[in-house]
Amino acid sequence: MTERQKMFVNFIENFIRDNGYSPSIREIAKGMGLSSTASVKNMLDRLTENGLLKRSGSIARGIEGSRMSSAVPVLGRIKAGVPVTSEENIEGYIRLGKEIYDDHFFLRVDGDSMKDKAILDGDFVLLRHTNIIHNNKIGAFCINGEITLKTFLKTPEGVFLMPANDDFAPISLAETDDFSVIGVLVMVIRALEGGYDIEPA
Amino acid sequence: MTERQKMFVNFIENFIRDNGYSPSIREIAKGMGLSSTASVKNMLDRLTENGLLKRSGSIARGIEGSRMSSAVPVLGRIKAGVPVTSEENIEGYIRLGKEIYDDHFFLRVDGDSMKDKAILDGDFVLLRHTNIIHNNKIGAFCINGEITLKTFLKTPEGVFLMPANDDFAPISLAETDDFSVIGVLVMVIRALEGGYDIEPA
DNA sequence: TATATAGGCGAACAATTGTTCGCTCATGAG
DNA sequence: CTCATGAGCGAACAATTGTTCGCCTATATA
Repeated sequence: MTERQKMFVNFIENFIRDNGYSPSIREIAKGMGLSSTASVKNMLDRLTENGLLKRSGSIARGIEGSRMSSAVPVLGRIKAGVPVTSEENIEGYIRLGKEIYDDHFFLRVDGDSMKDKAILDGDFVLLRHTNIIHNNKIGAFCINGEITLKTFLKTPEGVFLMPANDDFAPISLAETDDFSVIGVLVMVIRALEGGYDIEPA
Repeated sequence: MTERQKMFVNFIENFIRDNGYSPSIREIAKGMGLSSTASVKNMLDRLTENGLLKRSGSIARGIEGSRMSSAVPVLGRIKAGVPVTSEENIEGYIRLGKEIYDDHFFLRVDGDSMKDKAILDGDFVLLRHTNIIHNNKIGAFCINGEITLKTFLKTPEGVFLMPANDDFAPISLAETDDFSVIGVLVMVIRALEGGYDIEPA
């Protein structure tokens, strides 16, 4: 798949996401800065042959996209330095209905530190990317370059990141710590049997 | 919304679900057993005016459906006698990506009997409708007309439905009990903050 | 130097799709 | 009875959309 082909697929998927139906050949031409519909058809044919796109014969606006839902990124090991949601950190995608938007992402839970809040090792947590978190809410935090899922607790004694497991100690936030809120917990998803698979990035 | 209008919307949504793009006016006519495209246009205009359907102007196959994802039913109080997934039991729908199919449904967890398996009161559990369940798997069962989510345990001493909470006792299955497997647990979803809402049936 | 491959142009053409315009029929409210 | 409304028919028409054909330009590779 060449760069140009990626751009085509991207354009088409975005169009479908934004409009709810696929673009016509002329709309693709316009969107990609082409002046001939034939160029677009050529491209679509090649993409279809390689299985990168599905079309339903000669039907108007019959491109199916890979799927009619939005792909929410699953972040893996977060690298210190690079913005959290940048491509380097993306491990894969999970597709959900349209109503999940761009500022959401998944994190796969690593470890049992939140097990008393019924969040287990291997669960997917859906987070909304934000800097604001309210007291006592669960969220993902970056502390000194490491990502952790904890309850945010603010007291007169200071700010703590609370685990939900007696085997773990609360993390007390010091002034010198490099700390940031990554997102608040929106949803917990546990796939037991052939549930959501991650699709490669 | 008249019965006829419901049928139209249904047809269109199913078409979109099955094909990934919306039907043309002539396809709707064929599907609804009409011979004039004008009849369909009339209907669409009325549906659009009432906000029951969204169209993007005069664009080919530009019906947006309510959303490009499949609606998985959420079952409420199950009535003894009627088939479990019949309309009478459906409390609402949750929309997920396309890859969830017709034999899946949600049940909203009522009570804490599975809390040690990290399934809490209010969680949504996605189940696959089946009669076969393996030993030690979690599933939904109908016992004497009541629905319950438990671990299925088969031993030489008999069949038990095991809770995951010390406050609850295992249910021992007697020959005289009216028992059936409703489905196996596929996924657990917990919406914390503006997650999936149920949309009315 | 040939040659394959990706990408592109423009114009004519065919097929699909949406729109419009009368006209009909049945039903329930006033 | 009259009138509004939901539902439908057919045919002509306009607009959109997909297809085809020949030809062009790079670039990389054998």
